[in-house]
Amino acid sequence: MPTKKPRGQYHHGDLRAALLEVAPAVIAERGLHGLSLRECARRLGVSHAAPYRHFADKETLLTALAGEGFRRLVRAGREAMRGLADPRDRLRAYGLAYVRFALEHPEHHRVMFSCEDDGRIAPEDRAAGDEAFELLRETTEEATGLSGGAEMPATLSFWSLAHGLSMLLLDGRIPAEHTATPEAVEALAASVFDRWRG
Amino acid sequence: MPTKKPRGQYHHGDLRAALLEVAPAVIAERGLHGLSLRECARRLGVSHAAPYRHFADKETLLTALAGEGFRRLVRAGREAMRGLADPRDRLRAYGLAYVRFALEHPEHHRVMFSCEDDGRIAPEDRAAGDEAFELLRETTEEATGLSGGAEMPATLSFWSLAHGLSMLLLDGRIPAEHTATPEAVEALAASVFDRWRG
DNA sequence: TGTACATCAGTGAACGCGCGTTCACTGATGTAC
DNA sequence: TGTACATCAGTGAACGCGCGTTCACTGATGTAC
Repeated sequence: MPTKKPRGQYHHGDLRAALLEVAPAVIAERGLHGLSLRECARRLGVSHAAPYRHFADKETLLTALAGEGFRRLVRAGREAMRGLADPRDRLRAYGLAYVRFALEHPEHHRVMFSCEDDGRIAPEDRAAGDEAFELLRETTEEATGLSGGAEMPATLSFWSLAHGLSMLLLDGRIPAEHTATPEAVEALAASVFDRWRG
Repeated sequence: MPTKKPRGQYHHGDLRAALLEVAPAVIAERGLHGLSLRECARRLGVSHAAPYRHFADKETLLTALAGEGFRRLVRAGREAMRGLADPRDRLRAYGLAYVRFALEHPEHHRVMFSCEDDGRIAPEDRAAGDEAFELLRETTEEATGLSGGAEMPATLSFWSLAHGLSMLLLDGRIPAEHTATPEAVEALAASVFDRWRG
């Protein structure tokens, strides 16, 4: 929950973090187009110029949001894979975590895959994206026994599967019977990944 | 090429079609957010109010654009499958056509999968989307021998694969070595689909 | 412990912009007789 | 073939809006001595 600036207090405390928290809520309500720094400021009870103390411009907030998303995705992926010995189980677990992440953080997911990569991304955010891919590549390498570049098509294939399912779910393209309950979604995801072989 | 209104002529001729032609060009340059009816009108040499003779509002233009995209996708899919006897070859050909369509018409693809389905879509455009899905479902049915609903997970799995690869390509997420030439992309797509089994 | 001063974070007015949409209008087109 | 009239497509001015961004400012905070 984004903290509003306490009344009568001049400084917010941690406006930067609050902006990163409130932005997804705005996106959820108004869509990615509908996100504006002014609206974020409004919701935090702060003047519309205040965000510029923490982000150079709107684009910078978006790339920071994407970076945050990738960090969370990696964390969720590692968490899901922990304790699994068979690399095939690990890969599958990553896939399921990927889809779950998209459903639980649709706004982050949208931003992660829509912001232009025009070199203005902060190094630590760039690194977060790279790490998410590297984790997938590594796991695919172990799961398939391929290496030295030969694992790439398999990696991209598995990624396509997880990414496509996530997108179709978020866009509401999957027939209702498979999205009615979290269990139904989970079952669909499992059966989708079962049709993949390294 | 969108026809500009001939100088000195009052009526455009077919402004509706011209708008559907010029809109993707605007999206290509300015992104989906950057599309505006005013800019389309400007490029067609027409007053900014003229588009309202043909589309109730901006949203209506977008859904019409999506419908047009689905019609083209279906046409490309059927074309690609024509003459192939083995349903597995047909399915694969549809997948390749799907990816090719996304790369050749990135703006249509973006609009097709981003416009809100809030009941305001014209029946013929709705039908176009349904037909694209039905064609995929049918082909998967034949390719897998599953039916009566049992083919759905397979259908959605294959769709996820094609859709995910398309999206990742459009978003520039695929490492450069696989996107350098059309042949490289085609090879990647083939190897991605090879990892799918019904 | 107290004070001077630099730095930082937020303010509010202002600029300029392009947009979606409406409206009363006018010029062009087509159709009935 | 000609004419009257309805309909259609495009015009241009106008309204109201929210936005991104800048700027000179002021209040709060922290640090050196």
